[in-house]
Amino acid sequence: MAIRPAEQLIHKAAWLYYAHGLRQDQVASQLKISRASVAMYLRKARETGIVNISTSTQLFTDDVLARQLEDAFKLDAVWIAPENGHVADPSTDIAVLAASVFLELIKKGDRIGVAWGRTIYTIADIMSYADLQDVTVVQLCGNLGAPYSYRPDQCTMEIARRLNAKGLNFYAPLVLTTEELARGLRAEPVIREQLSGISECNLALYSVGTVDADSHVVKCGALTASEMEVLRRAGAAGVIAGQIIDAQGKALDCSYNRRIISAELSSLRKIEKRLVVVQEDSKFGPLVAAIAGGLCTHLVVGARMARRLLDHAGPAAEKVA
Amino acid sequence: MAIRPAEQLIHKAAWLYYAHGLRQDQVASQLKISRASVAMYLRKARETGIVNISTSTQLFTDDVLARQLEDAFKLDAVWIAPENGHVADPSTDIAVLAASVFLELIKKGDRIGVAWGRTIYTIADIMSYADLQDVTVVQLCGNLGAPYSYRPDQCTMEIARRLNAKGLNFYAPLVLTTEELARGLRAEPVIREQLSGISECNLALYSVGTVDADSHVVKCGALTASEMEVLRRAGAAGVIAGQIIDAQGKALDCSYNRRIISAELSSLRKIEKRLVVVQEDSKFGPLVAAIAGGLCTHLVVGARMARRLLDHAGPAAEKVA
DNA sequence: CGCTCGGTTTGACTTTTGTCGAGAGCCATG
DNA sequence: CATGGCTCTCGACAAAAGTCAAACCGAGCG
Repeated sequence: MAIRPAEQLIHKAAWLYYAHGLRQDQVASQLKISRASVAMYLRKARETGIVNISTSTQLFTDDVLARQLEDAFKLDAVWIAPENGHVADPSTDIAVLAASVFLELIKKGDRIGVAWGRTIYTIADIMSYADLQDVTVVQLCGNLGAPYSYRPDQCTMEIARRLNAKGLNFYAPLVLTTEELARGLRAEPVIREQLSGISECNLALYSVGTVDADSHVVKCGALTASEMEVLRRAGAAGVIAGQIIDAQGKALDCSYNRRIISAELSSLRKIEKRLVVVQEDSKFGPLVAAIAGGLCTHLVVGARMARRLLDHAGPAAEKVA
Repeated sequence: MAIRPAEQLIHKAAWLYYAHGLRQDQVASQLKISRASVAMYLRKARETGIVNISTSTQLFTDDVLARQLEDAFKLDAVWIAPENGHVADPSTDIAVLAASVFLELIKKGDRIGVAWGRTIYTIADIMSYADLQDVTVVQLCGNLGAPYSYRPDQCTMEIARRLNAKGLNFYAPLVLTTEELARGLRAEPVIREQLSGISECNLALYSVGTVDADSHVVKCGALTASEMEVLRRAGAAGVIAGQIIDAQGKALDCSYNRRIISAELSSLRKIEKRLVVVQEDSKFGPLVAAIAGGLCTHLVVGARMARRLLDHAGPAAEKVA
């Protein structure tokens, strides 16, 4: 694409149209180009984040349910996507909301940690573009040759691209065959640096994974279904950034966890804002575990899940609200 | 206006339209209302700041001139509005830019100090609405029964209204007849509190005033033209928040300055971001004084003024850039 | 030198959006 | 209980924005 003149024009067109409130034909005559070109420039401006259109997510926190959840689980903020069933795809709703919330939480100069999963990739995919300065997106865990499109590095890169931010990938596999190898790799300067940099993030985005045969880690071949079954018996309750956690949200003491290259849970907890997004109802257990482990400060869920969480918190908590 | 149901609907319509990218007719059928209503809701959503459309002001800082000014005067950021003369009203251009810059500088939870003047009021007037939470707008100086519409309290209130923020007005006149009275009033708890609260702002917005017969303080009757003339001979170089400053940007030692209720210059300097906006070419002298006094960290000016400032900084400064 | 190729620009057309006046519903009031 | 304002809503029309195929333009290449 033409480098400079086009950029200039896009900026000017966007400026006249959105800031000054001129009509497209007025912009066209001012810039001495056709209106059709103006329309095209404006689309580009929106696509590249030169103009930002954001809608307040206030509505979704105003919900009584959201407040109750914040109280019951001591969370900083909760957003609840309504599931009236009137929207074509209810899970998209959650992702759209999550994308807005995510964008709203980002500030200039932020360092953002991103995990992976279908949910995260969906968010990345529908997220609008922005032109943040000085933002860095770091990958929270090693890579996995997933059979799907949502590999960890892709999640990171796509989000970085949308934000016009710098993307820092992890050039290591998520899981290795031996504990020794994992230890050795973690000690590598490049890897060590990235791992220690994670706690310097001020915003993290992740979902949780289930610990059954349908789990992503199983589907991607990091574990076999039977290995997972064993872990589940041993107390596995969920997956966060490729790591198995127990019902208390602590890393499960198992060989698998020692063989992975991923953010330490303690590093994650040091991140100021930990945004957890959950779409599927089946992730109830894992989510509860993550919350118990203090891995979540900001939460985006559907209404059904929200009610279930509140029920789980017990009648005592409900009385408070 | 209807209180709750309408708000809800506006929010939902805005959400479906802007976040989900549905068309108006789709939104209409989803919400079971006519498309015309949807269009109306969307307008309201934009007007009330439920949706935010902002365009990056990057373009205006990218300017070489802007960089040179930043270097020459050690400013944090400079925005320069082009004055190609192709726009109907060039001074509006500066105000539109200033409004965008101002909005861009505001963060949630901020405390914002606002002075007064035609420039400030113009900005307030064209500024788009926003739905910031937890923002407080405080008036930087006492009131003045101006013959114009832009009284200090109006500037503050209008900006607060646009931001959906809390407005803190100064219930005191800007200038009193005797120094004793001014001293007494400043000692009043209400006033004292407000004055001391000013240094807690993290963003200030003001312009500078001239010190001739056309000065606002003269027009508003705070000083007579001849008194002003005397002050000018005594070294008055400009007006900031109703206060007379000399060429070094220090408060001029004069009776007038002792008779006013306004932010101390030292308090202003404590504010992290001091956004100064200058429209008129005649304000060159006052602006130079304000910059000299460290009263400006962020600057929005027209191209002509920018060049003049750079010339003033001297060839030495130009070589640096 | 003429060709193709990638891209931008344009005019003409279609779709989407904005607006306005008319009508419907709703309260408070006489 | 009718009346008069009031706001909210809708349908129809006008205006604006989006889209697309064709034209254009310049660069690189045979």
